[in-house]
Amino acid sequence: MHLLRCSGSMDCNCVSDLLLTPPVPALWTPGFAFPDWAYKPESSPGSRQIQLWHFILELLQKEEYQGVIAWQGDYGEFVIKDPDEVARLWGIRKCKPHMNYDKLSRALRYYYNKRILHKTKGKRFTYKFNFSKVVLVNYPLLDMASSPFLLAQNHFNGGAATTDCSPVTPEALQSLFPRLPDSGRGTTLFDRGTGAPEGDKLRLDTFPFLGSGPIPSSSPFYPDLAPMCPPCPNPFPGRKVLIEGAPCYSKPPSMLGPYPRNPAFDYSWGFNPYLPGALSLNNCPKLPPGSLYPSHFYPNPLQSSLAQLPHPFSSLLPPGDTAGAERAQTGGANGSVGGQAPRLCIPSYPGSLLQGRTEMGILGSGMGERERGENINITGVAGGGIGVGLGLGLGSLGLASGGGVQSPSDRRAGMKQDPGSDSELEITDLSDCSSENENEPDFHASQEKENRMGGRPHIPEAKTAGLGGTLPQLSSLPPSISPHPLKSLVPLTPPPPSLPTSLSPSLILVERHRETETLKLTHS
DNA sequence: TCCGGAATTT
DNA sequence: AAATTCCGGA
Repeated sequence: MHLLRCSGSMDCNCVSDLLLTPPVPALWTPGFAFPDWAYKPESSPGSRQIQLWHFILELLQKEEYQGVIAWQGDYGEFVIKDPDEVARLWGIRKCKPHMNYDKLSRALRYYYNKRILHKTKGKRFTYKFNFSKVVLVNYPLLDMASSPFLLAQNHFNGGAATTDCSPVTPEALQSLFPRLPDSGRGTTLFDRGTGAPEGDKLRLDTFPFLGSGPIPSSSPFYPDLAPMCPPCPNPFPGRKVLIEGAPCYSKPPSMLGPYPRNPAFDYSWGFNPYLPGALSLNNCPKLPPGSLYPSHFYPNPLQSSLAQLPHPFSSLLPPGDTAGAERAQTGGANGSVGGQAPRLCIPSYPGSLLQGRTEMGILGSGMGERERGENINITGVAGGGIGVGLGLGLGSLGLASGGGVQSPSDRRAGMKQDPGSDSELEITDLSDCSSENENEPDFHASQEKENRMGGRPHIPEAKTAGLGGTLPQLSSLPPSISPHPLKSLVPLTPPPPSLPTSLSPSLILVERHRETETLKLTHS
């Protein structure tokens, strides 16, 4: 069991961090944590601290926080329904008891220049991620260079990123996820019948807000740097880590990925071309006993989408791997079936509990409206099977930060305390909180308070109850949120290690080129 | 409520 | 570097 500290301070051992902070090394922690690059370099003073935008995505990804923050409106647009709560959670995560929305929002504002976020003017507490670039991550690369769809374009290299921060368009997403719900637009890459999307670029080499330029050879994006997911201990012996009753839910692609998987074959999108089941309707992988995720946690629209495609991916399954495929459909996703040692990977990172690493991220910025209509652009991925690892392991913040959500209205109705007080911060176990927390005697009290109040679940299991208990009442929540177009995208089972990496789900790709890919596989 | 400068911290 | 903290201004 990892005894982790607040991501921000070595002196802080807030239990809230337990499982929230990825153990060192941060990256490629079994199944979920963000890749290293998502954290600061080891040499950096604040290495491995979660970044706010990660955190935000994390919350957005979790249904139990719908009452606090949720996708709403345009693609990438989200509303902080309960600023104080979000700030509180952020404060917990960072062991910053005095965090408040004012401060948090300041941090968010810094993202404007980085083009990670921008403010939706006129809408209170509404921001928008600049999902204008789609980044495929953790996909064992297919031969991008030979893919007509992966036209090399280096939009960002050179630092001349456009100032246009228009968010990704539904069309762009559609180009990646044909037939995904798109708020009714209904157009898809395929619908357009052009094969190659004319819209957004797909880039693997740029993460505008992380700096531009080609992926360095040392980049964690490279699969060879992605360690296999070793068996990981259950930090909560005796505690069930299962979200029963949790509806299938997921968020924008970049932030998904439910469960522990082999980093090299992380199909958090729920789209594993190697698995026939991935292409079948109603294919909701059943999880084995002990699985972290109930089968109903995985319905995947994308699967359905793909299922509708004449994609011969299933035929790509190597002989003898039908077991693997079967595994995927019978609940062997975590390896408890099919000969693999069971893996109970507790996220070393918050999101990991529920979410595995993300293979794909829709990130980036700078693509202006005018840029739509361009080819999908995936560059910087040559070099044979590069697992572009933008693994945004978003996930179970609830595990440590308290899971459940108190209704925003509740908080605003008087539960909220003096912003300057940390008493509102709740931490499972603050006994070790030092540093700033030493001066925060209210932490314990706060925790107790939370507990008395039914508090926030600290582990997913609490979510179930939370749905009817600690979670905000629907009535207290803002108007219904339109389902995120990428909602429900969830990972499937990792493909058999024997599979060639040259044929990646990257997929998404292009039906038009499936044959080419098939050929590649055959050759490989 | 939002913005962004400035100083400071991690 | 990425916040955190503080704050004056719009």
